[in-house]
Amino acid sequence: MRNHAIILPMSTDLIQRLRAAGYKITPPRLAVIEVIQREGEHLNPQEILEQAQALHAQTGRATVYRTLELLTQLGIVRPIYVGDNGPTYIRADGAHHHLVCSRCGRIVEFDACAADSMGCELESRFGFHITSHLLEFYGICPQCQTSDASQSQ
Amino acid sequence: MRNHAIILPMSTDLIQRLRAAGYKITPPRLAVIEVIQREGEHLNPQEILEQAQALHAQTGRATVYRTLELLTQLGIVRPIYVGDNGPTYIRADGAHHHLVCSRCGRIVEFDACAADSMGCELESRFGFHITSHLLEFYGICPQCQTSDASQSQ
DNA sequence: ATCACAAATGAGAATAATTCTCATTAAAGC
DNA sequence: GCTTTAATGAGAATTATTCTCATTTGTGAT
Ligand SMILES: [Mn+2]
Ligand SMILES: [Mn+2]
Ligand SMILES: [Zn+2]
Ligand SMILES: [Zn+2]
Repeated sequence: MRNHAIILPMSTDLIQRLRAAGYKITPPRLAVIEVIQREGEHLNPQEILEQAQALHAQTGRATVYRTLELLTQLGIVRPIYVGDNGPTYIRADGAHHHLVCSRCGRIVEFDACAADSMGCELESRFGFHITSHLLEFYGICPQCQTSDASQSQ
Repeated sequence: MRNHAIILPMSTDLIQRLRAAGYKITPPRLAVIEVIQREGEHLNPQEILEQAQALHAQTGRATVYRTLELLTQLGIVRPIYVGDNGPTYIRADGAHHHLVCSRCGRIVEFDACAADSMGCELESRFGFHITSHLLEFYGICPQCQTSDASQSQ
């Protein structure tokens, strides 16, 4: 049983953060981190499991859930919910912005965000150290506005 | 079988919206709407079922899920996720703002929000008709900053 | 390099959450 | 009141998540 060396230029600083917090650096954890670093967007636990297994075949489902919980606690990832499809995970650095149509579920992503400046004010007001945010606007998309407005879907 | 008249001063305009969209006004729907109107915050499907049954005893679980889906489509309610506790539902008018601690999960609610003004710009930029938003900041709360920062929980 | 030990893991069982099925009921329009 | 058809409730079925526990494996100390 020599093997299982994932040959990854893995983001060293995340490893440091894990180690600093007293957690062991294990192949499944490296795999999950790598998957989320790489893809970064909207992967659910099942998809993360599958992609992690591509890197470390023995990875188990429970471990993926445990790792996601851990990484969430450490503020490295964050669950994000689009539609009613259960949680997906994204990197918890930076910001994430959605325009969500209540009627059809279409999602538009956008970048610029006034919330960035709000962060500072909130830090002093509430004493939080803010590391990321999520801003979602809900409404009706252009396509749904033209189609008969009283009929859902 | 005469009965089951829920004696509610139920918000007439929501009834209109349901009817206008071609849906029937039924006791379970009235009950669910009433529950969410009344409480407004952070109720999960189970809690909504229980409170709805207090208004209309026969209300079934599946109907609650179906009604929440419908009301979400109509933009009347919206799922909101705090921590890993699964969805809860709030009214989808107005805005909702959270400060969330990545470490302990504490949530601080706040009001003032620069996002309100962003809405207008986004409406013209993307053609969305925006009805509500959710803005969540993630970070570390004051309590967790003082306690040993490297240890989770 | 070997060792000791607690932390971490994986398999599968157990549980919880959500959706589906289908026979029955009851709103809405006439 | 009658008809039509959407909506409902009970429970089964399915999915998602968590738990259990025997085994493995990082890690820090020899
Ligand atoms: Mn996105
Ligand atoms: Mn809230
Ligand atoms: Zn739409
Ligand atoms: Zn905290």
